[in-house]
Amino acid sequence: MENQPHKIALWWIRRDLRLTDNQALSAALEYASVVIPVFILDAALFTSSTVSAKRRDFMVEGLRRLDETLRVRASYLVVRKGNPVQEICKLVAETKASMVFAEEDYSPYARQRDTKVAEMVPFRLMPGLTVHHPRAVVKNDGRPYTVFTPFSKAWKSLPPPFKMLPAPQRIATPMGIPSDELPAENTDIHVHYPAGEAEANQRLANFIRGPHPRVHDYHLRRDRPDLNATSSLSPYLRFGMLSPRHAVIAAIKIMQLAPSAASRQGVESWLNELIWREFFQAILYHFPQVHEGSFRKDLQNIRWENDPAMFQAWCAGGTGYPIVDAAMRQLVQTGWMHNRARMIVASFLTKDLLIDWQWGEKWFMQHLVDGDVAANNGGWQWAAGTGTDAAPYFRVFNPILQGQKFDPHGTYIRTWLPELREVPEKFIHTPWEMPLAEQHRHGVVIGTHYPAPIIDHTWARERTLEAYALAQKEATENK
DNA sequence: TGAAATGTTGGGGCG
DNA sequence: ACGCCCCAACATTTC
Repeated sequence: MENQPHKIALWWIRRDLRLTDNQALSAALEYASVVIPVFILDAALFTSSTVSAKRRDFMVEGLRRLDETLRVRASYLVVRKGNPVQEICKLVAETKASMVFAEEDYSPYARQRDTKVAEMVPFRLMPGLTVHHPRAVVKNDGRPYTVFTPFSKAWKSLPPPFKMLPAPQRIATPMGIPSDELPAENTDIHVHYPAGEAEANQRLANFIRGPHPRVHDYHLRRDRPDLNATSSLSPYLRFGMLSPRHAVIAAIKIMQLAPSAASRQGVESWLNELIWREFFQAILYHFPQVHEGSFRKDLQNIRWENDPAMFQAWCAGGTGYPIVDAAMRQLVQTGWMHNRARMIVASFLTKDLLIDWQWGEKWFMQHLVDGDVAANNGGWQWAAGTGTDAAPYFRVFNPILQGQKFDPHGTYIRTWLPELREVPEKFIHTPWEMPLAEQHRHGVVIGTHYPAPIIDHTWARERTLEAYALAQKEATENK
C-alpha cells in the first residue's frame, strides 16, 4: 500500500465556498489522499456587464475566509486567473490529478463550461446547489413542474434530508503549488455582509435560535421591509457559504421542536421560501431559454415603452413614489433589497413604466450581492407576469397601497430617503398631496427636493392592461 | 405573493 | 310601526 502512488484530486470550488456539508469536497477526499482546492477567477467575472462590484467583493472575501480555514487544515486555496476550461486542464496536467470534483451548477453558462471541461479531463459533478436535484422533482410522466404549489408538494413528498457532512479535519495539500493573488476589494460590502462560512452559520443560528428567533414569527413579519424580520441568508446561499441542505435540516428540526402550531407556521413559511429557491433553480435547469426571454409564448411580444429617462429615474430612486425610491436606494447603497420591495419595484418598472423586465433583471444583477441568475430571472418573470406560475398580468401593484400596507409608518422610506424624513406619517406615501405650506414647513418642496410622481398610476395601469391584452391577442391570432 | 369596479347586505335616520 | 333611502361594510367579479 505504501508504495502505491497516491491518488490526486482537484476540488474545483465555484459557488460552494464552504467546508461543511460539501459533497464535492467529501467525494474528493474519499477518492484521493491528496486534494487540491482550486478556484478559477474567470475573466468573465470582471468584464461582464452584469456583475456587481459588491457581489464580486463578497465572493473574493469569501475566498479569503475559505483560504484561512483551509490553512488550519494543512491546506490552502490555489487561485488561477483565466478561462476556467483552460485553467482546469492546465492544473490537471500540472498536478497530475486523476479526477476533478465540483458541485453541479445549473445555469446555462455553467453547464456549457462544464460540458467542455468534461470533454477534456476526468470530471465528476456532485449535487448540493439544491437539496433535491431538478430531475428528482418532476411529475409522474417525468415532465418538470411549472407551477410552484404542485412543485412544493412533490418536493416535500421526497425523503427529507437528515444528515449533513461534517467539515473535514484535515485536507493534505502539497505545498508550493503556484497561486495567483486574489484581487483587492473596492467596496464596503463587508460592512453589511461580512463574507464566509462562519458568518453564515452565525446568521443562521441567530435566525432560528438565540433570544428572539425571528423564524417563529417569520410568516407574520417577513413582508415588512421596515422590520428586521428576514433571515438575511440570501448572499450566503448564493455562494454556498451555507449549504441549502443545512438550512433545510435546521428548518425541519425546529418544526419538530416548535412549541406551538403558530410558531410552526413561521418555520413552514421560511421552508417555503427555501423551496421557492429550489423551484427557480429547477426552472432554469429545465427551461434554460427563460434566460433569453419570456417563458410564456403568448406574452413574448409586449410592446414595451422602454423610455430611457424613465428607466434612469427608476434606477436612481427618483420616481416620486416613496416606497419604490426607498427600495432602489437600499439596493444601490447596500447591495440588497427586501423581497417585498423587489416585487414592488419590479411591478412598478414593468407595469407602471412599461419597461422590459429584462432591463430590470440586468440592473438587479449589477447591484445585488445575492444576485443569482435563476432566482433573479424567476422573480422578474413572476413580477412581469411572463413566467412560470406568474402573477396574472392584470395583478398590478398600487405603489401607494403597497407602501401603506407593508411600511405602515414609513420608517423604511425615511431610512433610505432622508429628504422625506420630516414628512408626517399621513403623507409619507403620497408626499405630493401635502399642501404647499406644509411642504415648506417640513423642508420638502415637491419638484425641488423630491420629485413629483413621474407617472400617474391609474393611467399607467390602464395602458399596461391594454399592452398585455394586445400582445396576448396577437399571439393567439398568429397561431 | 392585487386592486378596482360592481354587487349585496343590513343598520340607522327619517318621513 | 313601517317603508324608503343612504351608505358603510363586506362580498364578488373583473381586469
